Amino acid sequence: MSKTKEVYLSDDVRKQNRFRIISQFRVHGKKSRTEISKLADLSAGTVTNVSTMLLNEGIIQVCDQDASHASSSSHGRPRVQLELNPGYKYVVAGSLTFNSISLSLFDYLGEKISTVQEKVTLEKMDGDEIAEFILAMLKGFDVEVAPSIFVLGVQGLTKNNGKEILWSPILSESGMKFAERLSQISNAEVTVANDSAMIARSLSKDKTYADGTFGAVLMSYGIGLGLYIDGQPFQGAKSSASELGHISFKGGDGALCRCKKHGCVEAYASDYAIWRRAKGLDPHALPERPVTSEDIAQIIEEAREGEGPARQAIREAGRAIGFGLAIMFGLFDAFPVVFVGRGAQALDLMDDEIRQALNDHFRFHKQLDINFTKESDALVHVENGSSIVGLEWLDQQAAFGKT
Amino acid sequence: MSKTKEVYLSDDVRKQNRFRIISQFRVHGKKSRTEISKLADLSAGTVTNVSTMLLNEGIIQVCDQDASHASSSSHGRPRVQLELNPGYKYVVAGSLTFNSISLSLFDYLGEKISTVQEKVTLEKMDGDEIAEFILAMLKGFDVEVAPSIFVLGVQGLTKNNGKEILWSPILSESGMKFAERLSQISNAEVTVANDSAMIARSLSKDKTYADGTFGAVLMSYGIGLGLYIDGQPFQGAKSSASELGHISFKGGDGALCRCKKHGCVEAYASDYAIWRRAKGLDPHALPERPVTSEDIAQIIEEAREGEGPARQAIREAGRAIGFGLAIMFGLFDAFPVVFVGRGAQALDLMDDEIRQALNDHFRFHKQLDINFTKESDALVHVENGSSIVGLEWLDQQAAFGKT
DNA sequence: TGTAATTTTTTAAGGGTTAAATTAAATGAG
DNA sequence: CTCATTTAATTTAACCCTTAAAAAATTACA
Repeated sequence: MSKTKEVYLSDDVRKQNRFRIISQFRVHGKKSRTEISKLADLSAGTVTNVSTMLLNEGIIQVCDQDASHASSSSHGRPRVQLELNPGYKYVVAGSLTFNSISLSLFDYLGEKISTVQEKVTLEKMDGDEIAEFILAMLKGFDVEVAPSIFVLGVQGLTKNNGKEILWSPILSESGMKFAERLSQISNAEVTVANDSAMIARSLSKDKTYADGTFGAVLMSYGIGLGLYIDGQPFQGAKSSASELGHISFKGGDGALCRCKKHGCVEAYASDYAIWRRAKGLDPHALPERPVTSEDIAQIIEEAREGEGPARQAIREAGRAIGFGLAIMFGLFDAFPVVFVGRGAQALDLMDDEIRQALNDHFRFHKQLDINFTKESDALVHVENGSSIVGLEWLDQQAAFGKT
Repeated sequence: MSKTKEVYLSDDVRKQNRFRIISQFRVHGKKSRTEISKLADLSAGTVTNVSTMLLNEGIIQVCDQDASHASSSSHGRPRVQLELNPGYKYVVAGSLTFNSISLSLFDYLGEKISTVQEKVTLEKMDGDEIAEFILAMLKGFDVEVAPSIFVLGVQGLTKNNGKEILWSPILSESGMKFAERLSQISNAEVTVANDSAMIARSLSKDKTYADGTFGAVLMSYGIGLGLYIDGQPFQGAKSSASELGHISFKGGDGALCRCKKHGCVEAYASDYAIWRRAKGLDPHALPERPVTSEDIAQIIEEAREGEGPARQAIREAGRAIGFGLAIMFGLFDAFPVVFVGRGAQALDLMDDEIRQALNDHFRFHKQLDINFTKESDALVHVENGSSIVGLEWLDQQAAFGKT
């Protein structure tokens, strides 16, 4: 279409096959040329040729042949196991929340090498400051490497191309531009992605959901939904995730949301909303101080002790979540849901309200299968998902080259 | 992945280039080899080779060179204009509504050749009967040809693969299986698609929307939404279109919808809903007799005369539509909307309510740009869109062959 | 009739793939 | 210890497709 000359040529075929072969290593780990030949459905000769190139380029390496005899049980020339070269390139996968940045370094094999975390309020920083802060954090890693790509999970709407944040509650207007700046000063690719979408991506590698269709609801400072449909991440039109948190639960006169609208699901189900209600604060204002993990843990504890404002707040959160899911289930079919994050700890207390809200919308039950992931440390999932995205990008670069 | 041997070989390159070339003819119509060479960015030699194959296979043909001198103004060997062979294969594009079937025959150039329409109540027929009825209707065409593909627009949820109807208000459970049967007895491909999605596809070829992002809201016996995002049809997870009509507008105790749920947008905005309310009938029951175009025309006329039940019914429809759009605008960004179908005739009467409902959800205005298409004959758009789908399929078959 | 201008076809070179043949490396029997 | 056997990896030869360049075809015009 554009000026770039698209070549449907042997060159493309080679690139495709490079990608096929790299992908097999990505999925299966250590494999011999012969095995790759079968897995990738390519001739042995092609695998030899491509492998030689990949070895020369440092993309793959020959494994230590320690237990090589064990694997090939029978006669004949033993297979030479090859694998992705862990040091080929590095990914920094991170999570940006309203009051902290966490970064982890992953090697090309997808192993986490090091982690750093800093408390910082992003809303007060502009794009340049955030970019420089992130770059400085790299010094905290155990090893000193230049990552090829940053993949950063943030709350809010991000463009599908991973290059733009359309809206985020944790960033100021000027802060949203940090990606481009970070890319310049780090000389690396920088991608931003919705945090819930990254959680879903992480969970999709889990055996439990591997075949599947499921949603990951992140209940923390905001409410997010990452969707997987038939094993594929579901991409909204523009945004990377479906904005469950900003579906309108109550009309325009409902509780105030961080997004400045009123009545959003988030204004009833996020941790600040739960805290606000449990403490009897004005629903038309945002809490003056940040709500901490401890605050939420305390509310949940109170709620478990019996009826009262804490329990009521969590009930209301359940109704909001249930309403939001009902809307989603109306647009899609019903899907199993994994709850992640601080608020998810109270799932048992919300379960009835969620189901009741669904029933209010669907006179006839839809099949529901709500799973609960105790993993409150959503951060690990965000980073895992982000690392997966980063590795996919590296694989494509390795196969198809720049541009 | 599967058993089928995927060949990343010269064979594929040739197929890709066949498709490139066919696509250029599809878009640009009559063109010489030289022109195609430039348009498709392929060498003259390749175009010659592929053209020779396509000519032999009857996919393209040499044009009458009547005005050939006119086109090539200067010296030299004149260009030989080629074009898609209209008689290569045929598409039957159709629309199935609750009380009629309409079919149109399109040639490979996309020209409509003939149309037939029959009154029939599909809900009372099983799959075999519907399939045989459709096949029999082909005899009504001016010419006798065996179509290679049927593309049929229906209300309801269809699978993205076009092979299954998940739910449709106009068909009985057994009737939903007609596609497979029709495919057998006609020996042709059969695809089912959501009617609103087909309307959007048809409109997407319109200059006004060609660049774009827009939604087509079909207001007739049901309420459908076909979405185009950045020039691409937006596919929901499973269904071909976003089910605007079955978003829950009122809780579980609202008006009865054909889908057996209560409170759906459709239960307030479809023609049977408007009629029901205008006539003061029980909102918890479906009207006993089908609502006709004349009924709706009459209600609209009454509504225009001033306040009263008719006007109120249309107002309520506007609120329901506005609510549904608000939900959609929350998940996507706001998009311009084209209203099509019988109900769309009353758009001016609903305009205020639609905008009011949107404002109730969005305290801060989102940019709205609602267009109104007077084209009440949604049927033509459904068929146009369907023919486009059919031609795309034929092109792919022609380029890549069976399987 | 001959020459120039353009389009289309043919040809030769270059790349990638595969199947088959060859080489490499290890096992184990005699 | 030698050598046949077995399996892995590499090399070879044939094939297909593309492109650039050369050749052929076809028409206009002098």
